[in-house]
Amino acid sequence: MVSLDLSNNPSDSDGSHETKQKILSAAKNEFAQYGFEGARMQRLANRAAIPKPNIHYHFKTKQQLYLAVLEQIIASWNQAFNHATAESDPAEALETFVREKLNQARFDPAASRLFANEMIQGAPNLKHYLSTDMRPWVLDRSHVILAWVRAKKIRPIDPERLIFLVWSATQHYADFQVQALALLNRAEFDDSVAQETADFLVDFVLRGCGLQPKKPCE
Amino acid sequence: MVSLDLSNNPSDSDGSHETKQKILSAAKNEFAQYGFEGARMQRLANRAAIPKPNIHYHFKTKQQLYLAVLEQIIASWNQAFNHATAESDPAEALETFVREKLNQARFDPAASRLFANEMIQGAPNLKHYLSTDMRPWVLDRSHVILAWVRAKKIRPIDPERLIFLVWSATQHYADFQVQALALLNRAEFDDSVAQETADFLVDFVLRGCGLQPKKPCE
DNA sequence: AATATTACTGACCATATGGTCAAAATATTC
DNA sequence: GAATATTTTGACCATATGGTCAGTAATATT
Repeated sequence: MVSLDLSNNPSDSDGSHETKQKILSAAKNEFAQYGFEGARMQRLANRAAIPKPNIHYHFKTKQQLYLAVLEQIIASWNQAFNHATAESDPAEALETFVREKLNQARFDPAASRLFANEMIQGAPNLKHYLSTDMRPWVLDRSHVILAWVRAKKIRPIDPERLIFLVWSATQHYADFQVQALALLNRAEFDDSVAQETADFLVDFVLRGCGLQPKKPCE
Repeated sequence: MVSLDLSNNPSDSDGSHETKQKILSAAKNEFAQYGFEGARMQRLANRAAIPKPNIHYHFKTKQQLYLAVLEQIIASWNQAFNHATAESDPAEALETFVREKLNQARFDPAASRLFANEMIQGAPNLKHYLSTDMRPWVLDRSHVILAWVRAKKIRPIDPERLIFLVWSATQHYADFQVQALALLNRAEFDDSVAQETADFLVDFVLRGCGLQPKKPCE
């Protein structure tokens, strides 16, 4: 999902590549808001500000476009927690994880919503990915957390449930953004909302893991 | 917006009422899975095992049916936390809240998913409800939590964020059920999964609030 | 039993939908 | 700059969609 232009390919430096990116971006938003079945190719074309047939030139079918978007999203998925090891400081690693996930929710809510839609539908396109890619990732990350437990760095805790909790609590602010803003009586997910939310979640998660919250030093 | 059967109307005791319920139930599932735009009246009719025009006899339009389902869902929403007062034991009240929300997620996942879909779309039909009904509820419940804080029954905590966290962490097991089950390598959301999840969440939430977890007494 | 009311349904309609295609525009190569 | 390959688009198509309606079946009322 990194938007760095990974195409040093000369043939991709022309307008075609730009168009493709416009389509993918519009598609992400359209699918995120309406789900696969609810998405409309015409509305998607309007979002991208191009004629509908142009979409079908770059992506044969709605399904194929959807899969392309999914792929793009999943690539950048839980990188923030990838570097934590048994030797890491749990508090630090967990804080980074929480803050990074919340940043994703804030700055790319469409990605989170699209993924949520796919899950709500029963993951018709990601069943395989869940067991083939995501489960190993979770198992691996769980081992790190369990290592922390064995080293008595954190209290005994179910590592998978901990990961789910961080996911849900952070993604909530993307998927349920209207609700959260309405109930907090805020107009937008701005810096102050983000910071308050992040601080709350970090604090809450660390406490939940039996870690002392950071105390202000001065 | 209350879903208690407001029809002591005798004419509703016949087969018509049954049909209406079949439609509402099928609609809840259809809308939950596909969202409003993705839902198909024909597929919905198949779910209810009745001819499509029969739906339109009871509900004039798709929109109207959708609203009827929404209404039914919202009525039974956060009752579990309604009875907590400033005098309640926070640990007890929070535990009840978490367990009840998780039960809803488990036994009526469609309701949770439908609501999630509506929020993801930007709450086009519930904007008003959010500010008119839900916000007052949250404010009221927040006052209770803040009273606990003032009475030093729990640590100082942002009450709204706490409520959001309970919502997201519990609803996750409805909305992302396929994901959770796949990653936990479980076939279904059975008693054991439910109990482990509930125990984890209760423990985590209580710790997050600075409360001592229950220790086994024997 | 006759009538009125309610509940249901097969056949149908206007429109929207995903997708196609041939032609036009644009870029690339020789 | 002619020839070729790539990209774009207006017009179009088969089908699916939400919804209607006239008529039938079932139920309640008289």
